[in-house]
Amino acid sequence: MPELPEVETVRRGLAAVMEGRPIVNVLVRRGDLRRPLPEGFAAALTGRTVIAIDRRAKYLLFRLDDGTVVIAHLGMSGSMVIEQAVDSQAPDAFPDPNMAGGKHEHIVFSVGNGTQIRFSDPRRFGLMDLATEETLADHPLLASIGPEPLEESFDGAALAARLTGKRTPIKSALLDQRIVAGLGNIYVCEALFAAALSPRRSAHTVQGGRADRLLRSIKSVLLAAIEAGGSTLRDHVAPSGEIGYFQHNFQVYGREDEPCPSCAQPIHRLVQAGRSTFFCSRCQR
DNA sequence: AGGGGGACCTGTGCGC
DNA sequence: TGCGCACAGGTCCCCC
Repeated sequence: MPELPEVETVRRGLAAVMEGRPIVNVLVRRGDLRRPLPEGFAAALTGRTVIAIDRRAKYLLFRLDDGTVVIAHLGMSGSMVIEQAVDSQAPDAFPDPNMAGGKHEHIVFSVGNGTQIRFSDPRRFGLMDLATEETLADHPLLASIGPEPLEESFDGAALAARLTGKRTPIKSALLDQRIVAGLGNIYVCEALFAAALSPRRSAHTVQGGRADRLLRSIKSVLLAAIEAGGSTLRDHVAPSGEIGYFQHNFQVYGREDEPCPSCAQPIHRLVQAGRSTFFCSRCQR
């Protein structure tokens, strides 16, 4: 589900209810996510206050008042559900697992004002881990991630430099988090369409004006998606329960055989590195 | 060394 | 209605 715009939407929703508040309880229903929750996860969080919630690539970073940092990834199907506790006297009260929607809510955080934040992840490709402010930058999950695409300093020249010598298709290069952070299958397809670049083009040929164009397309697609509250496919919702609506603005993603919004030729689908790519073979070169 | 393929999981939708 | 298959927003490990 979540690419950079969705994770950013989740971050904003969580920040509004968690920042400045103590975590009074952490209930782990299932700790066997993509990797097992670290030893002592719940104990490390309980009683700590959330100072800030940040985002790096598709990771959420919960900064706690003792220097602990919780690293969380939503995987393909993860989401955060915010709800007022049914009974504020029993902050670890958990909804009946047999109730609809509760089955995949693996971790429940209760914060000081009686609000529950529940991590739901049907496929369990998500993960959570612990670091400290000192070790965060060197954490294996974060150490080799490339620049944030929305950083002011990330310009066409910086993108071009990171694509130099790459023989892989530009589609695959943009999915590689070491080259640029936060992009996923949807927004890569959309950005390549906006830049009129073929997903099959060898990455090293994206230099100069092409790199400038691609860089501008990446930024504008991401910013528009964040503005729209992300994209809601299937059941993904922002923590507030509101759905994002950027999916209505997809130009090519998921639109195989539909007319290209620019030239009306049918949109093609192909598979690259095991992932579907949607593009217009006439507009994108 | 870098890149592609499979693995990790569960749910859903479609064709037969 | 039921079954089996294809496919899904991500990442990691292994092998060439």
